[in-house]
Amino acid sequence: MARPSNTEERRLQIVEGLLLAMAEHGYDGASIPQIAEAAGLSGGLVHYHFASKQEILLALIELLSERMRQRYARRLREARSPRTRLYAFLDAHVALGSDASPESVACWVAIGAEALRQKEVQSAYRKVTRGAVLQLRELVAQVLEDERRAGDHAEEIAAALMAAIYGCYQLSQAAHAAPKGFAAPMLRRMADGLVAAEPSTDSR
Amino acid sequence: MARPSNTEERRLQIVEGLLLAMAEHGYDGASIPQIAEAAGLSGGLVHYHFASKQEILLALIELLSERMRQRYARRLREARSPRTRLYAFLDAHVALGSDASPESVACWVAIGAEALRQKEVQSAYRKVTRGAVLQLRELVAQVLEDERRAGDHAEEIAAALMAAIYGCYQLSQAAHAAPKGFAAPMLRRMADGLVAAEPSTDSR
Amino acid sequence: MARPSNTEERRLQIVEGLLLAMAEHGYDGASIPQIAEAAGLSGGLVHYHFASKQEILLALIELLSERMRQRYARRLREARSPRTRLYAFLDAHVALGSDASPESVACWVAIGAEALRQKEVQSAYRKVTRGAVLQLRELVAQVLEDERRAGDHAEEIAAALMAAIYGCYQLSQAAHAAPKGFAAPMLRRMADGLVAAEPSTDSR
Amino acid sequence: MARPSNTEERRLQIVEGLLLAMAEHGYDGASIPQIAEAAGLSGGLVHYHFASKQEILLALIELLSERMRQRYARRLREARSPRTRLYAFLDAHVALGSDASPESVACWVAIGAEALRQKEVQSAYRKVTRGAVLQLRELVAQVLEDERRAGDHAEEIAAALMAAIYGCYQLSQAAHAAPKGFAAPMLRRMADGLVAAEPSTDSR
DNA sequence: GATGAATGAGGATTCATTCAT
DNA sequence: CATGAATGAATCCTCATTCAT
Repeated sequence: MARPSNTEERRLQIVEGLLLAMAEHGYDGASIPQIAEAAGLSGGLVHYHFASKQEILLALIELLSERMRQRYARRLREARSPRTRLYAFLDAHVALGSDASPESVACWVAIGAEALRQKEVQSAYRKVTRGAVLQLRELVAQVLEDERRAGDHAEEIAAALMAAIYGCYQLSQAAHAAPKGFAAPMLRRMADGLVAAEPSTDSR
Repeated sequence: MARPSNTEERRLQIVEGLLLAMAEHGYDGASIPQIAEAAGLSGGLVHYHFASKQEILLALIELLSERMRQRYARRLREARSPRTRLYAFLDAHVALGSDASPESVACWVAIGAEALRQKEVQSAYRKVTRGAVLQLRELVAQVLEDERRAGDHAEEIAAALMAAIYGCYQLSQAAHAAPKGFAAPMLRRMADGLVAAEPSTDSR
Repeated sequence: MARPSNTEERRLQIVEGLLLAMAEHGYDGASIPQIAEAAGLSGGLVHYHFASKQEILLALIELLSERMRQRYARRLREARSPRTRLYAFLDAHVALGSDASPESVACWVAIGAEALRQKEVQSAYRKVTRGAVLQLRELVAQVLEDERRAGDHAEEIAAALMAAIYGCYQLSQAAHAAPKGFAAPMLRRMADGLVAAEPSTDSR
Repeated sequence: MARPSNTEERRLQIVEGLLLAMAEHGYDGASIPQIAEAAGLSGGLVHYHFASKQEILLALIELLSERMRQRYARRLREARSPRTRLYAFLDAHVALGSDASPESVACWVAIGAEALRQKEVQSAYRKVTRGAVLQLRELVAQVLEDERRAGDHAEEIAAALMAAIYGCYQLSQAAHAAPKGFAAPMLRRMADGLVAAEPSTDSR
């Protein structure tokens, strides 16, 4: 008898509306009417499905994080060694290829700035970032183990690579100062270099 | 007879007001009254010295850039080799020591996000970033030359290091996901690793 | 075959939902969703049974008035003299005992304020109030007659007592400035005093 | 050098704007633009001088309370006995004469309803009401003493008279159910009756 | 130079009401 | 009957900017 719910569908529409509006105008600049228009919905409906603008942002962080997971999973399938798995992670995060999304990158930059002011956003941003660093650490640790190197610095190496990834976002989207296609190869080299700097555990 | 102008002094006060307000509330969140209060001035005066809020932001970018230059210059005096000069640059940018300024770092993150939306801001942000990359490239080139290595990738290496620097800002200020004190040593290692990956030009 | 109508039941549920929501948040503050929730129904159903929010309010006025009538009737059964009947009326209106309802009193205060702005509400509020004053006048007249006193002021005395009743609502619910349990005894004394002030009609 | 402040003047204008708008449309119905228009000011200016709508309401409560004090003071000058002083208080509160203000009375009714929902308003309303009851108690006590009657019930009598006053507001403004000019004489009779009911302390 | 009042547009959000299912 | 989505107007409030003093 009751009308079937389409909330999930609408929520996704709205979150993607924010994604588009935010990539162009930033978080504050993305007004509810703009988000609604980008989503193809009326303004009032936005607040029917979300209690506040911040809630949409939090949902967007979830969405971007989930999509990143998928990009990584897709590349992971073809990786056969610890090192190629690490490469898969780096490549997924600077996303060249058909699944690249400059809008998402721009959003992520804006979200980072928003994390400075809204503690709920900071908390979500931190959670995603830490999760990625943890994954990276494991990947780095396996490479180190595979090459019989000391694993003491896996954490710092992971953080450094994560920083480099986020920095590539800044350079490409905010500064437009990135040489074309430099990100993925440079990240691999950085990883290689940081790994190579760890001492071997081979006795003799 | 005429009252001596104090415009420069006032402008600096206002720009520093924005620095403080923006570090706490972001650019949009930093209202003119807040800026004025942080500067110890009345609201109306702000627009006497600056035509618009954006102009204050552009002046702030100048200020931060100038202060960065000074931090670098200070460290450069004690550097005796190409590599230590490179280290000086990296250290200056992740600014440990008495001249560290978390507010400035937070601002720089916010400015990066603002660069996404306002083209004048993007232009200024890009100019500063490119300038830094150019400096870095020169420093890297000298290290490569000093070690008799191929210089073809100096540009990319410089961009990668710049990205890592900006990424450290994100990790420390926005994500609070940076291991304590990891930035400076890791940046040095990255630089070392990237340099070491370049082939030697020694003939045989 | 036709489903038996449950309209009356639903209407009552909704009106009581308004009663609860309004006691807590006032008329404007009581939103349709809140009313529906307090009634245990879905929001859309409210407008199926009532054309507008105002209509619910008018029905609530009816309901409160009807319940007051019942409270009075219950007390009237045990009253054996003109004076005790008058007391029964007063007691019923400041409702001590098991049938007391602070929510209803709070609502009545809110309804009084709403009567200032919506003429339909004013009309209903006035009708109930005048009905009560008329009843009171009759009760007062009978006491006066019973005591062989002039009945010229019965109307004013009734109005004065009605005012005192409404004022007790204000003091107890809005101002929280009523000494505990003062209302009923004081109302009786007021009635006694006003009656005693009327001149005797005993000839000599 | 600085521009002289006219804040006090503007605040009064705005508060009187609320007084007018509220008398006609109630508190919720009195929108900021309406208040501004009634005050002859632009909408934005309202929030320059008051942080919120509630703050205007609290200022209005102050204003009405102060004006009531003045009305009472004016009448007190000509009162020569305890009883006439009590009458002066009652008369001032149902304000016949040139200083009568139906708008203020309507506002007071609306404020009472608002006290149900906003605790700051309740607090202010209660403070004013309790202050008035205290004054009344003192006046009643002096009449009782003057007539050598027991003073034990002064508090309750005061509360009862206060209730009657507030009830008169309801009857006249909200219910339009008050006989013309009944309030002042009836209040006096009530007071007389309540006083007369107190036992004499004359020994014999 | 400096102050603080003034403006008007635009922000997020709430809401009564309507309507498709 | 009942649900819950949808609409669009209205609300309070904030803000960059302008201006009179």
